[in-house]
Amino acid sequence: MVGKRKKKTRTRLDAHVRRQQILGQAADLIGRRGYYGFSIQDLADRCRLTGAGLLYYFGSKERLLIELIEDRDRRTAAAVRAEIGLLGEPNKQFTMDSIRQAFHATVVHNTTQPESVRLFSKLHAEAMDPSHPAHDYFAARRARVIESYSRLLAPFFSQPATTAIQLIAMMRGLEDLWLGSGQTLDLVAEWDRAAALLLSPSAQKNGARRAKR
Amino acid sequence: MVGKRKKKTRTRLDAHVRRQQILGQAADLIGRRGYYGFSIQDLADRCRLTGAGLLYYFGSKERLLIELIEDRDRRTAAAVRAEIGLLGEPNKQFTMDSIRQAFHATVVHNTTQPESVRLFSKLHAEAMDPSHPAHDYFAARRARVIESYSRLLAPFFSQPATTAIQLIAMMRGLEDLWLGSGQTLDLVAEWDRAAALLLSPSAQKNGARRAKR
Amino acid sequence: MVGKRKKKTRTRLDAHVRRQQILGQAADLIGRRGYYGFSIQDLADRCRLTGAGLLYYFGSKERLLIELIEDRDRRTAAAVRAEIGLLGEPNKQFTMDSIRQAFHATVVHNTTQPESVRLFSKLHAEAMDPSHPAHDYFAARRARVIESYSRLLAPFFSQPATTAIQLIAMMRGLEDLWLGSGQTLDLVAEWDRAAALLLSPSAQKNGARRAKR
Amino acid sequence: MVGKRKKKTRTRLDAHVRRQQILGQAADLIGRRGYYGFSIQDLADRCRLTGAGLLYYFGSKERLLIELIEDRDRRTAAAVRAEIGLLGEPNKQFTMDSIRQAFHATVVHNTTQPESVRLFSKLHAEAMDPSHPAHDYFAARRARVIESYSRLLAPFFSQPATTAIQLIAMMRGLEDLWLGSGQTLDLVAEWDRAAALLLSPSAQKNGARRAKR
DNA sequence: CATGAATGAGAATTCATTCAT
DNA sequence: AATGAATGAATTCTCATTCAT
Repeated sequence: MVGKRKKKTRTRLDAHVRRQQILGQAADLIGRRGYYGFSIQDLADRCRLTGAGLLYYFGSKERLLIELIEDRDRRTAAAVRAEIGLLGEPNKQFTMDSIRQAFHATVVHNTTQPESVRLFSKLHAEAMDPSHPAHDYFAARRARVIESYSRLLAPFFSQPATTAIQLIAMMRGLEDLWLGSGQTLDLVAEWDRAAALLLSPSAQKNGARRAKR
Repeated sequence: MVGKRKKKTRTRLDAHVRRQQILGQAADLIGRRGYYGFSIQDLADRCRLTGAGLLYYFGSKERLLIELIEDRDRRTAAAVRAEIGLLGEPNKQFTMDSIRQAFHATVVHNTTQPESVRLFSKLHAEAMDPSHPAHDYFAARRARVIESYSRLLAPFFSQPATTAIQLIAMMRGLEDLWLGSGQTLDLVAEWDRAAALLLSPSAQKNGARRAKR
Repeated sequence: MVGKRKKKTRTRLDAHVRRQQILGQAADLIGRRGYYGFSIQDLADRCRLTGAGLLYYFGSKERLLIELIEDRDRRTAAAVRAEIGLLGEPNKQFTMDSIRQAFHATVVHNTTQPESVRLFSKLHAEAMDPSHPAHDYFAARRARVIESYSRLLAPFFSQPATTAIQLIAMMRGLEDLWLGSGQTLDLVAEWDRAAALLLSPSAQKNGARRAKR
Repeated sequence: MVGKRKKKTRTRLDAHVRRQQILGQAADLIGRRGYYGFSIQDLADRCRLTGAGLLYYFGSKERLLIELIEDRDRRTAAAVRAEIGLLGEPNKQFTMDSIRQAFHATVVHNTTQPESVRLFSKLHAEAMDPSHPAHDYFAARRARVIESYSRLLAPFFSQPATTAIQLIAMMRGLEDLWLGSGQTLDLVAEWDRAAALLLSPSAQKNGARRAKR
């Protein structure tokens, strides 16, 4: 028994720390390989524990995925709320400017989290299939976002749903190109230019022609 | 497996027909489950032959994927070229109108091929990872498309690359929403509205305001 | 790579032969260790193939069990029918003597198949639990046997169900003792003595006292 | 496992009470699923403690089994001795009547303890295999019971071992049918009828003909 | 052209058990 | 007295692939 000097050191971590470590690595790994493409082993290795040890925390691969998504969702929501304190809040009155700013802030924030963007992009594509464990989640999410964007834009656009769809499509599309470019593409700049067109006066309600913006 | 005797009929198909049958089913299956998510077995079952029989044609799962992509590419290129006989051809002079028409035609065509759209969408996402067998292909394709769109738009836009990126992002994004909606969304209509904004005079070269469109 | 000279010889057997080999070994192994106590590996090793190779034939552990039971049932039924050509056949008229002979023959036959007896004894006990895959099978079997014995004995006994139950209980009980003794116990002799009492005139219908038999 | 927080309440029981609780649940669980079929986890869940907590008391799965059997044995012996104060005691003189009563009492007692009957029936079957941890115990027990019954019956029967075997076989067989019927079968009645035959004058020593019973 | 038998590698998951706390 | 974190070995089963027929 020579040559392979494995670590006998049975590292024992605080439960919360471990969970966060695992979820962090999972986000990265699943973001790269997808749910079908990664294995419990791969993930466990990254966390320096055994597959069984990992399963001790999450019970099953599927539950891990669900907990990961919930965790990310919570984080993202918190981050966005913190940064702009608005987008999606039911009561507040928005102006076109605050809307622009809100989207801008979202994109800026995403820029700092390529791994999260990758995760959602990958899962979103995988989860198109009804047999995927996150299918329902993403379907609901999609509907929810379209609806909330539409409501947000309703005061300013004659076809708010269409504008909502355009913004969502553009954001998703640009993020994918950004990821594909190895984050080389200037996502924020591209977004701002695109948003300027999609939210331009010519797209807004008939009255938009007289009173600019 | 033994035990379930169903078809004794060892159907013997013409080689070319078989290949096309397999590639057709593969496009659908991989479009749904992705490369990592589908199995040779699944595919073989759909084609009513054994896994070994299937591998006789393609040698390996990876080679199957590559041949599938090449096949689809050839088809798509042919289809687009047939329909409009232009987009991407190096010499021809385009007008803004013919550009609009070309994109419109592309989208219309895609509308008739949801399964092809699904396939590329899924593979594109999966292939973001460098270890995916189609990674290089998709990276190159992305670059090629951006470049060719840029060249196409160069005469009319001051930032042709940006407009190219916007069009690509929007098309991909809308297609995903369309797929996610169960093809309920009116893809062509949404595209036309979006394209109108992205290709609007205000986006075009400075002179665009005086000279029409 | 010294020391372990495994067999590379990939033995290829005729499907039917293999199935019978596997079922034979399975009967023995499950008869010893029970369904929960044996592993696909164990069984595969005995048959000199891999676990995957074995599963190729039966698909799952549970299906293997079911096929095993069905196979054994078919065999036993055939054997019994061949040897006595009666017990259970609906039409035939039985005399007390032919009944005695039939049971005697059954026991004699079982004597030659300790491994089958062991199998059914073990499975019968395991399958008492509703969650066992053979639960329903054994419940039905028990009911069926009691019923058919009762019908058989009805002409001669005032409480045919009770006599049926006694015979079944005695046979099962003696078989267990026989197995427990390492087949040392003279099962046939013990059965004959026991049957003489259980089927004695004093147990038979009131008229039994005058007309002996 | 982490993730499902239910009971924070770390119940701390008196050691003896805990042991008895565990043994009680173990009897039931093993009676249903067998030694191979149950898991420490299952059992621990029933007792509302962790697997580790359970092993603190019994050290290993095997030791748990052994302690369970010993415990049951002690209890059963005590119960039987209490109820009839005899069967198995070396000195006392029995009459045919007291023997009949003793067996009757045993069966009646068992009727009140289906879970105990189930346990022994299941373990007895499982333990036929020499590799089972309770193999030796059950082999010895079987021998012991046969021997003690034989001694008991010797004064009255010309083949006491055969009668002992018949009684044992019948009791085991009827108990199994009783368990299999969901305790629907009237075990006591069936036993009394069967015993009447097995212990009838015609089975007894030659002298039995003149002096009945 | 295609199958049937078989494999080796790896998948997720379960299990008994250990050990520091 | 009991837990929580972790493990190593085993389990069933799936998968891509091979190869003789």
